[in-house]
Amino acid sequence: MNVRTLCLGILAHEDASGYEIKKAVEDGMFAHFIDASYGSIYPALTQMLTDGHVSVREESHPGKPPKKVYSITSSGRTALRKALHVTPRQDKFKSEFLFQALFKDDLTPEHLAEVFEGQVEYLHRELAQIEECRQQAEPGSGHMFVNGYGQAVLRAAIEYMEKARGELGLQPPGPARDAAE
Amino acid sequence: MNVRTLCLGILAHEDASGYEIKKAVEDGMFAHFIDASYGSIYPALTQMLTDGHVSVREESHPGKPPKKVYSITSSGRTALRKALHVTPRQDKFKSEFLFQALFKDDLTPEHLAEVFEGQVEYLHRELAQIEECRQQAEPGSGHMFVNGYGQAVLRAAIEYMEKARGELGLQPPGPARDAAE
DNA sequence: TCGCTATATATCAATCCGATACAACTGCAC
DNA sequence: GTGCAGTTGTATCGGATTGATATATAGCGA
Repeated sequence: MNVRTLCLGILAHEDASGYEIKKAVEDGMFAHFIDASYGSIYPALTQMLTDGHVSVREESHPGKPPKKVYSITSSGRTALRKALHVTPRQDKFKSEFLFQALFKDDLTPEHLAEVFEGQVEYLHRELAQIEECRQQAEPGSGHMFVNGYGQAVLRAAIEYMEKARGELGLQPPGPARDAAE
Repeated sequence: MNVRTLCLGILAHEDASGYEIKKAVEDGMFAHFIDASYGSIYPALTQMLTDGHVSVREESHPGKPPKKVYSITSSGRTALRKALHVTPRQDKFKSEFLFQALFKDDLTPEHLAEVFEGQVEYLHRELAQIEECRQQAEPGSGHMFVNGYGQAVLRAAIEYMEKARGELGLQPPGPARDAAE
């Protein structure tokens, strides 16, 4: 699945600019399981404009830079439906934290503690974000299902991390983090 | 973190050929949280040979193609240690299944059922593989911690899928899959 | 003997990331 | 009243990476 299909999927939900698409995969309703950079979003939109899968209009809101708002066309909806009816690829999960954790005995204790607590904080941030997104998902929708999936996985990860902290010889961080003294 | 660092990490564990490195990230002890293709592994090894981070020897086992077995050098270990002492990037999770699930109401019921059961099978396969890997991990090692993390997350995903099946209007598949008749 | 799988190295176009540049505006501290 | 950090927004580019493919040897079943 390429970035063009991803953009079509977001535009099928609502009109958006390139910037808003980026935000949707970063923070919004489409976050946590897909990703795309500006370097792929903008060319994808340009190409799909040529292909007739999307249309543009320029909007100027006072006090903000003008933006190009893209809409999906009926041709785009057809292309999306077609792209959705294939066998999905395997999930792909990449974690530099887990890679570093493999070598925990080679890391300085300070670095290990830092990345460990950083991961815990990151997981909590993600979970908070996903819980927030849940409120704007309609009951019984695909968004609701995907949101629940993300929550289940993140909660399990947090639970495991909390349980593993002691086994790794780490202290739960105090509010003023003075364990080193 | 680039593919060079990834290769160094695997070679720090044991000597390997390019093919074996690929297998390690696909099926072996390094699977489930990192990935790399031949198209990045072979160039990485060649470059690190130039840089002096690895050395090669050619091994010919009868009945098999000859292979180039790479070993990490002390220079390579230094480079690895340095690369490990940085703030890890955020985890990255990509799931085409979840993307398709967003549009579940636009999918044919057959396709939805197929991708759903495909995902359940995939998760079970992954879990079985990870449980198998656990046996060759030493107690208290980084591998053990990472293995447990993977298990926790996969079990949560499976549990969620089983629970959600009914809510999506899907039947649990029989052993001979004759629901369509 | 044909096809399939496994082992093994290698390349390459297409794709995508990450960083950066640019621009216009807001708000805030000083 | 001005510096400046932050937000919204479009866009590009070098370099890293993927996914597919080519090549070769060998075992194994039909």
